[in-house]
Amino acid sequence: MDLRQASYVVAVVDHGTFTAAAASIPVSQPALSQAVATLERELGAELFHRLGRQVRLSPAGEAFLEPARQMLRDAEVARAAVADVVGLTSGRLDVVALSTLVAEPLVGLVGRFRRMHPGVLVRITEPEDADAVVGDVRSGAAELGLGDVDEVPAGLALDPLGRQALFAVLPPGTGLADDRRLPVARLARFPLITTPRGTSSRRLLGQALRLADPDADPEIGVVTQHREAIVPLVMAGAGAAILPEPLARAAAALGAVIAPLSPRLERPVALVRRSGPLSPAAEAFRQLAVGNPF
Amino acid sequence: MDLRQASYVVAVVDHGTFTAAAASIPVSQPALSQAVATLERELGAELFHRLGRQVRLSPAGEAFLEPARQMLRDAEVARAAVADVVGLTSGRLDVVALSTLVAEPLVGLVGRFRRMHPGVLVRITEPEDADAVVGDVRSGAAELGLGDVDEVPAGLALDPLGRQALFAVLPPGTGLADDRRLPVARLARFPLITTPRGTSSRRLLGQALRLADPDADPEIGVVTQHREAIVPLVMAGAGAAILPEPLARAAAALGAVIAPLSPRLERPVALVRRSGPLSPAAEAFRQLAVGNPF
DNA sequence: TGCTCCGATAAGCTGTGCCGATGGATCTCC
DNA sequence: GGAGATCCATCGGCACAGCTTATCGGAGCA
Repeated sequence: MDLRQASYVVAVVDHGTFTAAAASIPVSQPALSQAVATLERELGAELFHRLGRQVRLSPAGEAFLEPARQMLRDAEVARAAVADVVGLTSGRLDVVALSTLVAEPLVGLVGRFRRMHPGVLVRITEPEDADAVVGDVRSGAAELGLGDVDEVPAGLALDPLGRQALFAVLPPGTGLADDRRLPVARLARFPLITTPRGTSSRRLLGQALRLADPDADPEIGVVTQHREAIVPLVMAGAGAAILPEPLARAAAALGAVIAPLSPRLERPVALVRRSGPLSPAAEAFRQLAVGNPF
Repeated sequence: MDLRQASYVVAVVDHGTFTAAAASIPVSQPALSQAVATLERELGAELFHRLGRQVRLSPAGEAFLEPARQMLRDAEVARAAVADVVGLTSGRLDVVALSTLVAEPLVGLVGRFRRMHPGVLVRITEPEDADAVVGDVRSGAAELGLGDVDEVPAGLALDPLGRQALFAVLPPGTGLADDRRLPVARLARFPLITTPRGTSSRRLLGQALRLADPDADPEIGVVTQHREAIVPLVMAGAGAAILPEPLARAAAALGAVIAPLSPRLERPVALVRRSGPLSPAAEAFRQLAVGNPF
């Protein structure tokens, strides 16, 4: 059985004769006759009674007709469903993003994307650890990744979106020098609040401290997986943290003292994708992202 | 698009890899890859993300999957529906029968047929006139015809089922000779009750009367299309009628006087069908009918 | 009794679906 | 880290399936 054969049968029913049906498809009349005959042989039953000059649907044909119509409708549904995904009126986009990149730049991009393509569901996931952004894209768990990488293994590709400055976030009332830049060495004298090893934030912190003084032994005051606890901890005087600028500014609005570091500390922000063609939604998102650097 | 391609996609989803899917179908892995690739080109979207060694359903593939499964289910439904008709667990059989043949032999045959094949709906229709039995079979309005013909035009075929005697049916109290056979000439002296011209009964009546005396001018007392009125009319003394033996005997049970005619009058009873293969239900009915002559 | 219309059949061709073999990439296991 | 295993894509070649044109046979119609 075959969609083609089914459509031929339906056409014969709808047009009353093989000849008219063949003309409407379009296909030659012998081709149609042969296709129907082949189907009848396969099913083991005549679908039409041949009555000299006219044909008439047989009982078997009547039984066949409705499922056949349904089959053809389903084919159209399948085609349309894919077209919707291609046309971005439907579908889903999976993005894995470092949690410190969700607020900025991800939410802005997703907002614009959703306004442009309201039918496409965007699913944002968090990576297990810093390397998982790349890993999830590689494994297909997500189609796009937003991370702080500046290179990716073979098979993946990368679109740099910009660089993000990291600020020190200090308890309210902390006095700072006039130029308002905080030497890393001074930061290291605060008890520090950070996330566990393996996270991107922790890696950046370690990198900054080593840069300032490879031999220093800074005090880690609090380690927590709960990123949303970091600012409150700082506010409560538990120690200092370093956070991406957007998060730091939000903390400043709550009363925290923030400052860019000296030397300047920043990290790349890039979109990770597999090389090769992306799904339409992912490609549209990528265009949006690279067209709107921050 | 194609049922084959759809089933390939479904197999890949269900088995996780192209290779496993190919083995399960069975088809070679390159054939499966190529078929999926062709479908993807036609739909204008990747259905699977190829991630090195593994594949993963893309958003377009997810959209495609359910309609595709439905399509395959419908194909099975269509196949099964036809198989049911072939296997006589479903379907319909259209029989056109002279009304005087419905009581005997049709109802007995249909009863047995229905007990053998309870799933098959039997539809009994009445012909417009005597010729319409053949005409309805020829036109396909019915697949089988039950009539009093003994030959059919080319394209049709005939199974003789037997011969049916015609009896005179006379009002209660009518005196008959000892041998209880009624000469047609005597019948002609009764006012006669019959159906309109063109019906089989009327034709038989005329034939009988002409046989007895070509010059006679018998009186037609009542002409009615309502066959069920004939026996009551006879009972009411409106005149005499000739009826097939089974109907006549039923009338006798009500008090009518019945008698075979002299010369003996009878008509053929035959099943009319188109030449060539019949639908399974019709063929089964035919076998039943010819195997049980009366 | 031709004439026309319709479906089946015949013959030939083209496209395509399949297979086996091979290549490239990735994952795994020692 | 290297060898093997696994998986998908590509290539070359073959066979079959479906299509087309041409023709036949039968049925309805004037």
